[in-house]
Amino acid sequence: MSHFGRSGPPDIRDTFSLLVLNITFRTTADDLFPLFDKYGKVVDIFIPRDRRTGDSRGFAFVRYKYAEEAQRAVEKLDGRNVDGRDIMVQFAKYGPNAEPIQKGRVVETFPKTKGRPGSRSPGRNRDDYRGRASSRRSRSRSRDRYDRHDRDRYRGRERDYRHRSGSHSLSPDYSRGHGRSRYDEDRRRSRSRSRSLGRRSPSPHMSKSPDESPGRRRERSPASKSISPRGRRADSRSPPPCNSDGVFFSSNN
DNA sequence: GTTGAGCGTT
Repeated sequence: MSHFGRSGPPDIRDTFSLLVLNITFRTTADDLFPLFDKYGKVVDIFIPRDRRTGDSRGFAFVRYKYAEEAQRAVEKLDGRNVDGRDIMVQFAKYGPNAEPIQKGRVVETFPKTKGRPGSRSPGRNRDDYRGRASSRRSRSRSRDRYDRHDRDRYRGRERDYRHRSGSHSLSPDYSRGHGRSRYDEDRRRSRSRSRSLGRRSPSPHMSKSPDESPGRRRERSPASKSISPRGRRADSRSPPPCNSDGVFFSSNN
């Protein structure tokens, strides 16, 4: 029972979802399971993680089989100190399908036969309750700075974020002890991106050489235009040869 | 090795 959420929704039809807030970013489903399982039958535990970084968002969803057990867990585990932080357990107000649910009761996703008359008007809710919060995913302004930044860099480019870990399965020891792997792969793939193709200037405006930097550009002010292009280079710091970096002679590997 | 209001995936 350690693979919660890894295979998607198992069998939620009459389960009751509990929202666990204020958990540490290192707390995993395996850590919450023994806690919640003591108060009832836990069907599934899911911790939303960041798509890119893969780190926990700080909250989890615990699905119970019976509402009475879920209610009990809320009363027992709510405010309980987990991993150094007081968690907040409460019934989920919204289902996995972004639908309003009552008392954490998950309205199972209807069969492919969407033709369920009287079920609900398509294009209705969904955005209705989302409207209460413009910034839906904006959980941390501290992270927003790099979220937006990162998103601009990988806009429409990243999609196999999960494949990187798909090769090797996660070890049981993936508790908070080794929860640091997210940082490694994060900066690892970020660094390889820079050194992957050496220099890549897809945009014309990016083709400006380092000499165009503000500090260096001052020397090239109109008053110094009398200096010949070559003299300028000789006068300034001589740029390293391109071939020295192996850019042009980049024989694969 | 970071952050801290909130509602979710194969």
